Amino acid sequence: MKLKSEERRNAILSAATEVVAERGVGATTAAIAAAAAVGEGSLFTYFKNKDELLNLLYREIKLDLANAMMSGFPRRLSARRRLEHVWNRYVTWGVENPAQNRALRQIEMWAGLTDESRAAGTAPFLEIRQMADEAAEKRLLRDVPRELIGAAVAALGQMTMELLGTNPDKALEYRQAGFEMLWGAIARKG
Amino acid sequence: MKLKSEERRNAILSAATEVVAERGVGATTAAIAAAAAVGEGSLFTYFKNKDELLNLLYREIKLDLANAMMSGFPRRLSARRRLEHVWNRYVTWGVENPAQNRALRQIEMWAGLTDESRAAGTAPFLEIRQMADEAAEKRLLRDVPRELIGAAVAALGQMTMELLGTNPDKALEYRQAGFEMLWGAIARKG
Amino acid sequence: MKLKSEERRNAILSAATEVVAERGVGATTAAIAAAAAVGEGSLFTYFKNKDELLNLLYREIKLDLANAMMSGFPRRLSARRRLEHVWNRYVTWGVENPAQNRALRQIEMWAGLTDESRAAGTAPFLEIRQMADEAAEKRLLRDVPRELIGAAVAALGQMTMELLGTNPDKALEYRQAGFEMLWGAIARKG
Amino acid sequence: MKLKSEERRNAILSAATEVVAERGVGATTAAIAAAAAVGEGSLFTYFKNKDELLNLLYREIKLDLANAMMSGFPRRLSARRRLEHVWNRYVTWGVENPAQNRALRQIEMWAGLTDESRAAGTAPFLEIRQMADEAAEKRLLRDVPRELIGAAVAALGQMTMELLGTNPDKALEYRQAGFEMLWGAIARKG
DNA sequence: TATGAATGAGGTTTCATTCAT
DNA sequence: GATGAATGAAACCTCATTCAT
Repeated sequence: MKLKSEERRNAILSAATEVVAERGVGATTAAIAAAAAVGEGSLFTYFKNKDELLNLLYREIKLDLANAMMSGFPRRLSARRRLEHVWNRYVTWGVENPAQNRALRQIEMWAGLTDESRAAGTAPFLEIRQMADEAAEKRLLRDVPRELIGAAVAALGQMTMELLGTNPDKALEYRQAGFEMLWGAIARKG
Repeated sequence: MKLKSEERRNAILSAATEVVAERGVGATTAAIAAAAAVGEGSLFTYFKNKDELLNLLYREIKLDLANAMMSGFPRRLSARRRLEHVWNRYVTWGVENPAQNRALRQIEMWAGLTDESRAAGTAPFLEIRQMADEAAEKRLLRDVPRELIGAAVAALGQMTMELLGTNPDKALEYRQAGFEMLWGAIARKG
Repeated sequence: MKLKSEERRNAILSAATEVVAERGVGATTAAIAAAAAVGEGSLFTYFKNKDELLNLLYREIKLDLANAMMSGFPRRLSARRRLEHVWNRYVTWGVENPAQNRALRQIEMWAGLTDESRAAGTAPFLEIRQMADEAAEKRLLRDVPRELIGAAVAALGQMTMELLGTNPDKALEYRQAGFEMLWGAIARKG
Repeated sequence: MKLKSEERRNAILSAATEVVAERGVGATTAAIAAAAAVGEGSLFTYFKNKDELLNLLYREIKLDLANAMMSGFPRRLSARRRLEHVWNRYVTWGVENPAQNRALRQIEMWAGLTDESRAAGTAPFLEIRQMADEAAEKRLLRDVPRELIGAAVAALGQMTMELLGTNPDKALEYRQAGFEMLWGAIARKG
């Protein structure tokens, strides 16, 4: 009674991450199976088809990212410090997991990503969104639609990650500079 | 005769813009040809192959965007006003040309985009980059790598475009708010 | 050397007839394409998929058979003579078109044959069925459900075809003997 | 232990009967194993491969059918009564074992059925054939090749079974009518 | 030059069979 | 022996590209 091994499933997801990061969602299932050191057919014992594989990979990565961002979340500190914590975690995650980060962006643009997956991918970020809501209520943030806050974190975060990727020696400095920009962008002036 | 051909070629590029915007770079050449109301084979008399078509489409759109951003550029105004001009043009272009904007982002993530195309796509933005350099020298901007400025414009611009796309009635208001965020992000403080 | 498409389509249907007759509905599309001397992909420019090919092949053969059976139909002769005509045509068709006959029986047992196809395949035999109805009204036939008449023709016909296939020299004799059996089976006694 | 195995083997054959009756010889071994409530691999400990399974299933069903037809065979009655006995048994078997009947017809048309299996499947019907030979010698039957007799029983039997399947309330009546047709078909006139 | 039918390489997926447990 | 996960050959089908018209 050999159980479907969790390891094998993870190997496929992991391989898919690498291959999709590099070649986009057009990456072949054969390439993914090969990268996972698994038979071509095995991919389909773990995932109904390629679409499901990519949808599940998306959720998996999003969950991983949310966990990374919320780990050690300082609930008692100021809004700015809490945002900074999240920012640092986000940027660090992106630099340490470049393949996941790139794969995520590829899948996000993919036409086959279902609405359910998108919703499921957003759910784990609820607490972060609540933090933004709270800060907005305290009039710490500019008077702009809430989505803009998350979008700004994502946009400037990506930007910063790319910069860090090519200048690893200045990591901390740039990460901090990125946060200053973010704060400048979203915080109420004066 | 020459003109007729030019029209055909443009029809294909235009159709490719729409189809790629919607379905990504995986869009079939047959779908592009159909959208252009052109025979499937004709696509290959104007473009050597699909890769070339997408690479050229990328350059074309980038050029169009650069023209849109630089049109009416106020060389004599302050750095802030010039950036604001560019910002407004950028955001407006994105809202008015959603297909081009989405196609551009799809192709940017595509593994087949050549380095030459990337370089060619960056060239028309030279003047804008010079403006940033100049502003940086005047110590108007934060002391961060120059790429960050362009990246911040792109990132916050996309964010703003999306917002405008769903709230067309508040276009001017949000566009302005977006610029305040951008300025807050990149301008040297107090 | 682009052949007329109708020719090519017929070549595929014809090849499918041979290959399905020999190997059943499990025959591969590659084998059919090869037998038609056509590229593997070409099969799918003429038929959406294998299911459609088989369904259309079924209708085609049924139509051909109906035409063969009705050709020269003697509307003015007695019911017995008319049935004999149909019988002779049927048996002769089966002997002269063994591949079509076997393919037909294979497809008839196939789970993918749609109800629409079955209905469409029955339609061309309307006139024959009417002949049976008419004969039944005249009390020439046994007092049994009408379907039995058609089924008996089919069943004894197949039986006779097989016999003729292996004894071509006694063709006429056996064909006549088969009809006597059929008439003995369905005609009212006394 | 030996018994347990025998049960398993029978479960697989029984499941194969059902599944092949419904989906044809293309039915997957996985489906058969599932229907037998047996592991997918177990199928191959009882049968070398799918071909062998189907060949053995064919023989098994043929044997079962022969037994059914010969059980209670009245050796002392007239040829007509003996044939009637066989006919009744045949039709009843078909109605009571629709899956076996359908599976048999599917496998009979299958290209993988070996000549040995066909021969083995015919053997148990020897006594029935002898009965026909005997009747023919007594000039009770039409002067036609012997195979036709068996074929007529099979063909008209199938026809009758189908009719009975949809009109179970008129079972006896139709079964008798079917026999009259059969007798009319094969008996010498006058 | 414009076309779209023809093509086969290559993609996704299925499935009979093996084999480690 | 029983199991079902693992496998890859092979099936079906798509699609970029060619080429005869």
